[in-house]
Amino acid sequence: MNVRSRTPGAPGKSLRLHGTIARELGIAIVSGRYKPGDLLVGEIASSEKLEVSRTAYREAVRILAAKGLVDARPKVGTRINPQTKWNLLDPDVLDWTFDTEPDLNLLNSLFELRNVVESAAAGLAAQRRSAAHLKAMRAALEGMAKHTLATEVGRQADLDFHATLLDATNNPFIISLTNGVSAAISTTTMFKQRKRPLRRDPLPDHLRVFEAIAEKDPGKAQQAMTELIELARLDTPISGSASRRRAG
Amino acid sequence: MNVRSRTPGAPGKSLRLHGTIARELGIAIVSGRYKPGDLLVGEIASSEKLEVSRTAYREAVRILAAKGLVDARPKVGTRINPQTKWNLLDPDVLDWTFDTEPDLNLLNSLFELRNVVESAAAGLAAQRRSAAHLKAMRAALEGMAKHTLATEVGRQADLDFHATLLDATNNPFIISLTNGVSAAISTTTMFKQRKRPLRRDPLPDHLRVFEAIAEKDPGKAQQAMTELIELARLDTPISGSASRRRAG
DNA sequence: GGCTGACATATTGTCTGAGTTATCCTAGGG
DNA sequence: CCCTAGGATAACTCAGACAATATGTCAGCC
Repeated sequence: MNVRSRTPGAPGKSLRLHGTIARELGIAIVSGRYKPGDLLVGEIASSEKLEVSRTAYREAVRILAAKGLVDARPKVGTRINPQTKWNLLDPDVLDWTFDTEPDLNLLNSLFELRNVVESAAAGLAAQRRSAAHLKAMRAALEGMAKHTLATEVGRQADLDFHATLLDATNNPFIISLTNGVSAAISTTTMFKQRKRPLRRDPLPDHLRVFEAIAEKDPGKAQQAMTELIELARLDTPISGSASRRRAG
Repeated sequence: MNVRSRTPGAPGKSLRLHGTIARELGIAIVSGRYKPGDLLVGEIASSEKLEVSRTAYREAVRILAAKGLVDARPKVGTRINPQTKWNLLDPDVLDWTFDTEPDLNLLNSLFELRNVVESAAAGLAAQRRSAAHLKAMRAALEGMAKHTLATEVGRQADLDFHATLLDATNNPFIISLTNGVSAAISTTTMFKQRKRPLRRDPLPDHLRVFEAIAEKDPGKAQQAMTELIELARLDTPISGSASRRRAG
């Protein structure tokens, strides 16, 4: 059970040991293997089991605590927090959440939030965008058209389009919020690409959004973005009428 | 410069040493004393300056990194990230941001986001709320009426109302998002109470939202929430037509 | 002259083992 | 029955050493 031998889940960014452990534990928590209210076994035992030093293990726990997943206190131990305390929109937590086959309801909830935020963002962007924003968005769209979402550069252009749109809102909170979400979306985009090569061309949806923003028509921009996201949602393999969880 | 002698900023929750340091550094970052791109001085020097062990200092940096404020890498050092990478909606970051006199534009941006999210949430809640939700919201409103926002219990009732409303959306992301925001709101609520005793009675606004949700009228609920938030925004002392920052 | 690869170097990362402190629980006193 | 004092247990903090990792430099080669 040497953690060092495992393949790091998120490629590209070379995680250090504490990051790897945080990821492992984080996935265990968000996937439900550890349940809210449960106590993790003590530092000494855990670090020995993972064959790492207490230092590395502690820093991993510190990361999880910073993201609201756990709460560590002397004498009582490290407890898994209720889900309401988790920073679900933290990019890492989001990544961990959708690392495994994502929960159906959760995916729909994410699209729902994305619709709320990005549609409003499109409206604001239509009012506040600069010429530079417009130029950047146009370039992104050309990149999408040229490379398609089947390629890495194409997907990057898609992300650029959304990032620029959010930047145009000039609202730091909206920007902060959605750059995590878009990462998760790109994950699920790759996920849906895996099944079938995606017949529908996503470009027209984006173009409609772009044009509305160019015309400074907030209502139209918002409407176009809502349609874009709804279509994206329908493109995910498992978009069927998921049975909603009933509240307690 | 012994950090232990300082009064911890957030009362109630007993922070440990690393938490205290993280808070100090975090405030220094979000307030702009350290600027994006800057390098923090090395661990050894910093820990000595603060008269704490390297362990404690490192765990503090780990927390900041987990919230996206900094990025630490061997040989290069610990660098302040650009604001776009900060998890601005993290409860702690939000707390640190509004610890000092908050920036005007930022406060308006927060209200803007709150309007986007909570209005949509009200609409969703109108469709999905259970009888239990309705009951809890009614109780919260009674608490507000009885104790007013001048008292701690009254403010707690206000928070309960919003929390229950969000819970009724049944969307974990929306719930997660706004429990951080509500903390910031309560801060600014206290802030605005400080200046003048708040002449306007906030209860009617809340009642309109409640009734729309009770009637399962999404459009009306959304509209009522928009009005509630706009009125709250106007109640803050510094709500004047803040000059918007122009995008680069 | 510009490119390639090895190496020195600075900084964070990891390890170990000890001592400290906060919190819960139990027992004793009021 | 409530309140207070002590003990046990977990995380917390400390100190000092060594390892890993990027970065930049400099020699050698084309």
